Amino acid sequence: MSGPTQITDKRVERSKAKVLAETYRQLVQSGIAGVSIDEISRISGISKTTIYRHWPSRSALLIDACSRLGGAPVAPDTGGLRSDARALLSHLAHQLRTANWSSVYPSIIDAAERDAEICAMQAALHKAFMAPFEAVIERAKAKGEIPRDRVTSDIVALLAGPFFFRRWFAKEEMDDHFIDAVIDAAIR
Amino acid sequence: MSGPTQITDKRVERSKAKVLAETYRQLVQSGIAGVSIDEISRISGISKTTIYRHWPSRSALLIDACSRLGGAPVAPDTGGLRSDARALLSHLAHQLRTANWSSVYPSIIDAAERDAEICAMQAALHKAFMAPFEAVIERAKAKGEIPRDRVTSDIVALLAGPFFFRRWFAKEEMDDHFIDAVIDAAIR
DNA sequence: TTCTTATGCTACGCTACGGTAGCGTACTGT
DNA sequence: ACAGTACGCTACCGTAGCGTAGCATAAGAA
Repeated sequence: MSGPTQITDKRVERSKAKVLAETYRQLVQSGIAGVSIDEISRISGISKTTIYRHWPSRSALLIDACSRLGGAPVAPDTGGLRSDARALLSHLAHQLRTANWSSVYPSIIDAAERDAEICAMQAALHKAFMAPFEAVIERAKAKGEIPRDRVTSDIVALLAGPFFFRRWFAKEEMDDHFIDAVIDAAIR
Repeated sequence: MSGPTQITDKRVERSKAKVLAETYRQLVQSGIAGVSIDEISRISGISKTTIYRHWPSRSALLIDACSRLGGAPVAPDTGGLRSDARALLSHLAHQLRTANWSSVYPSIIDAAERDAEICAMQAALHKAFMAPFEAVIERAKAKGEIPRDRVTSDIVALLAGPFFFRRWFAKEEMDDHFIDAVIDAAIR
């Protein structure tokens, strides 16, 4: 639409970057509730007044920072549905174990329960996150590896659901055996 | 161990009950982070000093209140694994849509990420919650409806995971068609 | 160089919260 | 009836947080 919204002034870029970096740090360490403007200012070295010059409120900063959590999604193409799924789930399990966002996400989910803006942000985040899953499944449908009448979002839930469940609710391991069990169940 | 810890004084019982009731209300409405001792006192009519006479800290009150969230679990026994599973999942879907705890749970999950005591409480809550699932699966194994070498906790994750996923992450419907799809996948 | 603009600084105001102390009163169990 | 005790009330303390105002200064753009 509007392109890169030309920011010419280096000072603005530097300030924003520093603030976002420190916001991200606090987000990962303490969740949404633990993010404090005063502390961002203190640690990043950017004055609080400057922060409020770039974001109208704490909420706006939080939403901006959270929106940048998702990395560029990649849909594997290994030649077959099962191996694609294994790649997806193996990557998901690894992310859930190690990635920074996996400790932030529950606080986003919680906040989304009561805040419309955060809810919208979470929806966008989730969509981007699940895109590779949908891509792989659609491709398999096109190739006839899955019957067309199976609902894509059902399969996504069958594949990803058990992992989210284990990471945050059951708190159990997600090893190769589990990955195979999930694939066997979801793709029969 | 110690039995019902005999509380004779009606005043204590009344105060505690009122405080817990209001704590529960705030918990459901605003999550863990939204619970305030001042407001509990204000609305319940129980003095703040009295609250601190019964609970040493805000955390203790929160953990006490959260521990009471789970209702008495019931494992269905309809005669067959598939219909048992359908009963479990149908009940789960309904709970996730309507029960009060379903709006609180994300905040517990979030807090558990950073607080050891809340983490332990969540573990107990989760265990009680999943007990009926395990019971049904174990019974099916005993009856030979499922091969014994299938891991029980894997099946629990396959059954319940997709529902948790839909309720809080994907935010999609959980209708009868979905229930059947999950059962078909988890119990083959 | 000169003009513009972003920034830093200090000092606020306001609200909310957790937790405590002291004292008088009302209730409950015996 | 009486003694013990749970209770309410008021007034605190200290901390933390969001958000703003005014003014001087430094850095970038032309």
